[in-house]
Amino acid sequence: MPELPEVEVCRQGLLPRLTGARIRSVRQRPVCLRQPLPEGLDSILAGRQVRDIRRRGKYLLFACQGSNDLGYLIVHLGMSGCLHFVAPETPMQRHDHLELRMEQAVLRYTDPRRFGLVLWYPGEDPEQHPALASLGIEPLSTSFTGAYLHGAVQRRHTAIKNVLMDAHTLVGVGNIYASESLFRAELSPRHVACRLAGSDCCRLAQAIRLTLEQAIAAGGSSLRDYRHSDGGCGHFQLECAVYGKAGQDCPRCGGQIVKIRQAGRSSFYCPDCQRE
DNA sequence: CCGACAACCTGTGAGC
DNA sequence: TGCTCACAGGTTGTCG
Repeated sequence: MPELPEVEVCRQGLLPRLTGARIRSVRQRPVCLRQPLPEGLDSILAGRQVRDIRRRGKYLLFACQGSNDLGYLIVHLGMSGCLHFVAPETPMQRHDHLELRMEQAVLRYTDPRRFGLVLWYPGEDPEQHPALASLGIEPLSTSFTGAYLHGAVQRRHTAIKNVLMDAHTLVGVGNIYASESLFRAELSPRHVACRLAGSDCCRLAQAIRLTLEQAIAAGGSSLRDYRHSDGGCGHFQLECAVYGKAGQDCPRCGGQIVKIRQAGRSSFYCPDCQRE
């Protein structure tokens, strides 16, 4: 489901209802996501107060203050994960794996494909967690510039699309926004990364930033099962320029959008105006 | 070190 | 209607 914008929109949707909320109890199912859920989340979390929700790449970090210590519930939504509020007596559904019960709200974690991840980090700095420690730069941070991208791309002999999708280089850009950003920058997804000029990298970095910012402002883009945390299926949806548009006209030059396969994933682009 | 690929799992839509 | 197949927003491990 979610790339950076969807995760960020989810975070913003959760913040007002969760900040300051005290967790009363936790229900979890003995299910294996990418890893098994941490054992005993109820005894870990009950009584803690949600102080804040941060985001690192596609991970959500819930700061949970106990009487003596701070810890972080770390959640990754994988391909199909979703956090949403439910009415208190709603029965657990087939793919509901975790429930945080607060006085004012009940939050569910649902994930049919179970590529998601839930972790507990006991400590002040969740970025020390191995799952986060090797993540690349945040594309919306001020340090993400064309010069940075140009440096990061130097010894990458693979297609630029693959580099954009590599979370050790750059977080948050998945299959949709990689295609969309490259379209905006007028660069082919097949362009060999290390052959990009500095000016290309400046345009691309800017394109990534704008694409992600617009998607966040639009409330994320919705394919199939994406839902906002309030359960609504965004009436705001970002319209993709090329993703999923094979055979249709390029909105910039009128050429035909094609679909190719890169590293096992579909890429969409316009061969007429996206330069190899 | 780097890159390509399979694997993890369920749901959905297309085609027959 | 019902079957089979390909494919879907992510990440990790393995192999060359």
